[in-house]
Amino acid sequence: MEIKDILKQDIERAIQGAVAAGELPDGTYPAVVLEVPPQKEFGDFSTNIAMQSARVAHKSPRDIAQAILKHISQDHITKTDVAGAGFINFFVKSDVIYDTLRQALAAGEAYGQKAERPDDYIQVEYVSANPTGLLHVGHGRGAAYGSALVNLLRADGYKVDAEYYINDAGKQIDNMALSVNARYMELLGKPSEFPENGYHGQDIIDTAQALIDWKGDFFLSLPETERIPFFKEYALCEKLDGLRKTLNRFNVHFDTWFSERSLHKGKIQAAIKQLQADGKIYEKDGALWLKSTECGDDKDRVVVRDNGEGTYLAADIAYHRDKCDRGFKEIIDIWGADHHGYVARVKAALQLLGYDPDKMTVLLLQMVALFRDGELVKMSKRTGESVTLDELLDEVGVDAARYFFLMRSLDSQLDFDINLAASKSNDNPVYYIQYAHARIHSIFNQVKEAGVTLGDWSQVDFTPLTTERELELIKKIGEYPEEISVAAAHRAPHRIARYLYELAGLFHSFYKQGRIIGVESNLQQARLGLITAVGLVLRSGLGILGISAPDKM
RNA sequence: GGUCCAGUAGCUCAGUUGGAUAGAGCAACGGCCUUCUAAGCCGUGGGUCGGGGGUUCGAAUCCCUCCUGGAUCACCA
Repeated sequence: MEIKDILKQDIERAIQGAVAAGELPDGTYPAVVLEVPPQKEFGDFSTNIAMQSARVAHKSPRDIAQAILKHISQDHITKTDVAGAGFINFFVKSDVIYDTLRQALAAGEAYGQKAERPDDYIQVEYVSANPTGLLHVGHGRGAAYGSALVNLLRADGYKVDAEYYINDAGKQIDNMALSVNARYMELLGKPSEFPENGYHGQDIIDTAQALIDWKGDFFLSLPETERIPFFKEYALCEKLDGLRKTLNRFNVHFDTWFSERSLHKGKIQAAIKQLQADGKIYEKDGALWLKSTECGDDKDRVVVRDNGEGTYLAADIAYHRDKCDRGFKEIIDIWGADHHGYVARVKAALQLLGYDPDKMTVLLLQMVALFRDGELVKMSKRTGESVTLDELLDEVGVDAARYFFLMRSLDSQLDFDINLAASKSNDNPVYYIQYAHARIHSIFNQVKEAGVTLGDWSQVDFTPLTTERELELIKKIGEYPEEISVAAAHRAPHRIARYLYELAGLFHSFYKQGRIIGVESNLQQARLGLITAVGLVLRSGLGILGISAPDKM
């Protein structure tokens, strides 16, 4: 059991004791919340329970605090006091603190990870970029964030399914096929007309060239009605393969690749039929409209065009209906902020289908602005002139790229400074964390060479750890399990990035303060245990962020 | 005009269901390498939390309003 939970229990019992003794009135008291105070003079932990209880107890916070303290168990604390408006501060016995270190070492790599709760089954869908081109920097943020969120939720005990929705049906794929065809003709010196909404990127030319390298001008002998569908399938496979490679390289993995085409085998029709049967769809100007205004959307939306084709929304309705039927407790969609207007209509559709729209959470990532040499790098989807994720990874590396995407809250627009991310200097925060890990590993190399035998951590005496830095480090390690829970609850991987940065900072400071190897043997063992725990938390946290923990730098 | 996000130190940003004297990095300035990695450590300065009201023991955080920046308002995907 962690210190905080032990203390919480003690406080809850003290409240009960005070009530039993008639010193506090009976009632429903708020939950006890313990915090690490802003300053060490305020103790190891503090609670505002006395202030929170003022309304229930009809007493002043300070009186309540005194009543609680009169009944508090002395087993785990050395000192308490009441401060300010009614904060209760606790100074914990040091052996309780050492216990957390022992627990971390006993848990090893599993430290902070919660046991899986199969009922907390969440689906996270992210990236889902059209397979018509290359991933660019904007997708990078979604990929980094989504994958880190999946790792984080899993660490906190959720069962998670990561999904990629492949838009492999519809007009954009047709346009890609036409674009490839036009480039193919062009490269062979044949007259061609580039489609109006075609893809201008270099990668389409590369695809056409690959076809020529493979079979020369053979495809000219096919009629367009055969050639273009073939190009479509060929390009689709190639693009998907490329997406997978890039994502793999970026430490982004999916459990399910969901094809939009699978919806066109009746699922879209079924969804529309259900809505029609329930009177949620009506006809106007030759098209079918969804009554999304009934559920908070700004206007009704077309689901089937006057030419009989379904809209993108029609497929998305069927897709989300399918998700809802797959038994997830919660569905998380991660979209770019430019899609925010789309949220209301999808949620409305779910509600009209009879599902609880609150089952679905849409997380909107604000835009990424890329800077190189202090200047904004413009991105244009139309011309295909943009920095691709692969180019970014070539330039700054996977670890730095992931860290830069993850260090900010998803609500903040992200200025991505390529020069800073690429710099192997102390300006770059990702190295600060990795460096701590490398230093720890290096120490253990020396330990091995020196032939020092490491004790069984459960038997090691940690009481020689008494300096302020050492105790701070232990406490920080003790916060890790809760940090995971809080970060998961807030869907905020950047909190882990921040936590690791702080942990690394405490470690570097400790490292400089005194030696680890070569001190008196009990102290040496204790310090080796401490840095072992720091190392495993760094590894665990970097793992959640999908960043490597190097042994040397 | 509607909707979403943001506005906190010179710059980039954290800030837990509302808590104690609002934090970090960078930049600036001053120190530290004969011992485990200087990609590091130690120290100094720097604030009207966009403005104004309100809620309460207590507000950067919640409510109202105004200002500024970004995004978005298709029978496109």
